[in-house]
Formats: sequence, C-alpha cells, structure tokens
Amino acid sequence: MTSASEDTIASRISRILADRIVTGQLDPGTKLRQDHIAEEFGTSHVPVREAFRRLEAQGLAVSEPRRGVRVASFDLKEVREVAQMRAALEVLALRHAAPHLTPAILDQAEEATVAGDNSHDVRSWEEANRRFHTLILTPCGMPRLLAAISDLHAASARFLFASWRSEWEVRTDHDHRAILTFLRQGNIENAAPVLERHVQWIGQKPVRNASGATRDAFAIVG
Amino acid sequence: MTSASEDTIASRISRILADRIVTGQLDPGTKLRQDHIAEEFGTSHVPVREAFRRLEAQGLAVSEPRRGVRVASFDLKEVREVAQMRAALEVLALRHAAPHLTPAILDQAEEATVAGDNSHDVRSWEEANRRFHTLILTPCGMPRLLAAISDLHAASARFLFASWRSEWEVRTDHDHRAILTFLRQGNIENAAPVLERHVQWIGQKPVRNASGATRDAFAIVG
DNA sequence: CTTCGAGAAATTATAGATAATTATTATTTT
DNA sequence: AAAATAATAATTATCTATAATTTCTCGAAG
Repeated sequence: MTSASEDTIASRISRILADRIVTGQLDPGTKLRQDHIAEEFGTSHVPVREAFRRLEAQGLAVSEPRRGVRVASFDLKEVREVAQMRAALEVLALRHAAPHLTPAILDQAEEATVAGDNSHDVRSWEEANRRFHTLILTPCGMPRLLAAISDLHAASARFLFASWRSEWEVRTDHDHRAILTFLRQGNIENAAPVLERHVQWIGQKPVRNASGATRDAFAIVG
Repeated sequence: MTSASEDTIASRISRILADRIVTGQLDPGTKLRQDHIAEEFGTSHVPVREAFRRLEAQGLAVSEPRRGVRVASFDLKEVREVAQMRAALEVLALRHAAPHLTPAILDQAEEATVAGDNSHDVRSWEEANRRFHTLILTPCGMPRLLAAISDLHAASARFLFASWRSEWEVRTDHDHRAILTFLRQGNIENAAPVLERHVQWIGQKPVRNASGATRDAFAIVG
C-alpha cells in the first residue's frame, strides 16, 4: 500500500475497513458507527458514509436506513455461492487470459505457489494464493470481470480468516501445479476444469466454540 | 416503483440517475455535477455524493478524485465482456433455479416472452425480456449472484438503448420458447446451453452518425 | 493566428451544525 | 416483581458553510 494521498479520504477509509472486515478484526454483525470511525480517522462523517456505500456494494456491510450499518453476516450457503461464482467467472477469465500468458508470468505464478506451500500462517497463504489467481487471470484484459472476481476473492478471504484465524497446516497445492503444467503446454481445455474444481473446494474444520462445543467451520481454500 | 419515502434520499437519487444513464437520457462522458443534481432534487450534495458511489459500484459512472464524476463510457469490447459474464452467471443461476421452477412460474415467463414479441418499442421489449430472465433465475435463491446479474442486465439495457433508441422491429424470440420447452421437460442440460448462447447473441445495426456517415451499433439482444 | 499563462469562476471535498429517528434507561402501574 | 410507558441519551441522516482544487476565460506575447 502506498501513501495514497492521491485518492480521497473516503476510499482510504473504505480500504482500511474492508481489510478489517476481511481479516476478521471486525466480527459479523458489528455496528459500524460513523461518528466513532470519523473520529478515529480524524475526519467528518461525510467521507465515512461514502465509504459505507462502497462496502455495501462489495457485500462486506449491510445498511438499514436510519438504523445504521453493520458488518455483513455469512453462512455456509454464502460460502458455496461465492465459490460457485468464482468458478464460473475465473474459468471465463482464464479462457481469455490463456493466449496472453507468457513464460515470465507463469514463472511468477509458480513462485506464488511455492510461497503458498511454505506459508505457516493463514494470512501469508491467502496473500500468495490470491497472487497466483490474479497473475494467471489479469491478462484477460476484461476490467469488469476482474473487478467482480476481486470482490469475490475478498469474500473468500473473509470466510477463510473467520475459520482458520490462528492455526494453519502446511500443504502442497497440487491443483496450482497441475494448472501451471497445462498452461505451459497451452492446454486450456484441461487447465480450465482443474481451476473450476479447485476454487470450489470447500475446506472443513472442527472449531471449538465459546461454550466448549465444537462446530464445523467452512471456507474456500482454493 | 413505489413512493419510496421509506428509504434514503441517496438511494432514491441513485435509482433515478441509474435509470437516466441506462435509458440514454444521459450520454456517456456527461459530467454529473453534484450541486446541480442536489438542486434538482431539492437536497444538499451529501446524499448526491453517496448516490455517486453506488453508481460507480454498478459501473454506470466513473469518478476521478477531485475532478468529478462522469457517466461511464463503453465500447464493443465491454458489450462482449458483459455478454460473456451474463452467460457464465445466468447459466449458473439457471442450474440452481431449475429444480424450484413451478408450472406457474414458467407460465409467467411465457407471458413475458409473448409481451416481448408484441413490443413495438425498445423500452417495453427490454422490460419484458428482463422479466423473462428474472423469472426463471430468481428461484435459485442466491442473492449475491442475482444482484450481480441484475447489474449486468442494467449494463445490457444501456447498450441496447444507446443503439436502438427509436426504431424497433418486432421479432419472435425462438430462444426463449426453446428454453421454456426444455425447462417444462425438466431438461436442464439442454436449456442451459441455449441460454448460454442466447445472452451472447450480439445484435448489430447500422446507425446514422451526426456527420451523416453510418457506423455499426452493437448491443446484447438476449 | 496560435500558444501560453494569470486571474476568475465553477466545482469538488471536507468540516461543523441541526433535526429526526432509534435505542436505552428509569419510573410508574398492575 | 414484571410489564408497560415516559424521559433521556445516542446515533443517523441531512443541511449549511468553508477550504482546496480544477476548469474556464480572456488577454498578452511570440
């Protein structure tokens, strides 16, 4: 992140709040009080309200008129929904990106995969995973599609951080490697289905509740 | 549209501006001046700015910090992009909606198709066409997906109105009928590919320029 | 006749203030 | 003691005002 005195206060606030929501620093249902946030950022609440509108559009916050803004809740149903939307859109993007993928890009994507495999915490794994997907999809040159995918990635990351906040077990991403191998061969017809399956792989993990009981936590781990 | 004194001024302004942009009352590139709009609606510019943020998220306006907001431009490339995104997402929605489609819903969808075939102007055709798609997709019960599709429909409508503003030739929608026939048989595997092709059918029409020359106008007509 | 630049006007972005609505607490009544 | 109601506090949504930035206009120089 740059110093960002270029863009507006509103966009800065929305970026920072989005990050807090995604990383789980702000729990679902938490009230976002404009005056408090305005005070924290040393501004008036006008740019804060503009930031709220953006968070709303991204699906990270929900607003009830005259009753304020809250951090959006989510459930297993929405995790599945986001996974399926990602599958549909990422496959589309990959088909258009494939002809423009260079060996240099694929090398960077391989580096990102290695970085992910070596990650010992969720946050760095997520960052590497997102870098992989972004690298192989960006060359599609479809800005609207990429923006939609980016919002879905944010949602995915949120599900992930909500479940795997602390523990993380190292694992090798065979899907990423298979995708890269096919792409190096220029074989999109095989790469696409792997990606489609990959992003719909929903991880499941028992999580200890506050009351001691265990429930299952779910997240997209692709 | 209801009287809508329930929701905020900002959402009312964004709805009305969105409609103007979609219907082509506001041309691409037109500056949206917050004080003028505020005066028109008898409000201050604070809710106007919030409305701008929503239009931006919908892809109907673009904002340059400290330089104002303009109606978003678009070209053939973006028409294609929106068509392909719609194809991917509507097929996904249809697959989940299909098990919940009732004969009553399919009858309503058929009515919408007939209404479209009998339309003598673009606006009523677009309304009927959107109703058809909404009817067969809504039962998927995936709110995030439906919201994304709705935004893409708005973009499609904009392309359409920009090209076919005045003239409109009556035609029979064979695709819609084929889709309905398959859905009545519970045959999703055949319905989905028809829909996928259908929404990517990009109409083309010669349009007389201001300088007398003719150029080709493009729009999604599915 | 064109190009550059200074000053003026318009416009955006933010701050501070006000009215209206909702949530909370205290109090009264049953 | 519990429930209902009134008073109070907190919060949202909006408006008016101010500062900062950009665009426009017009004149002077090349």
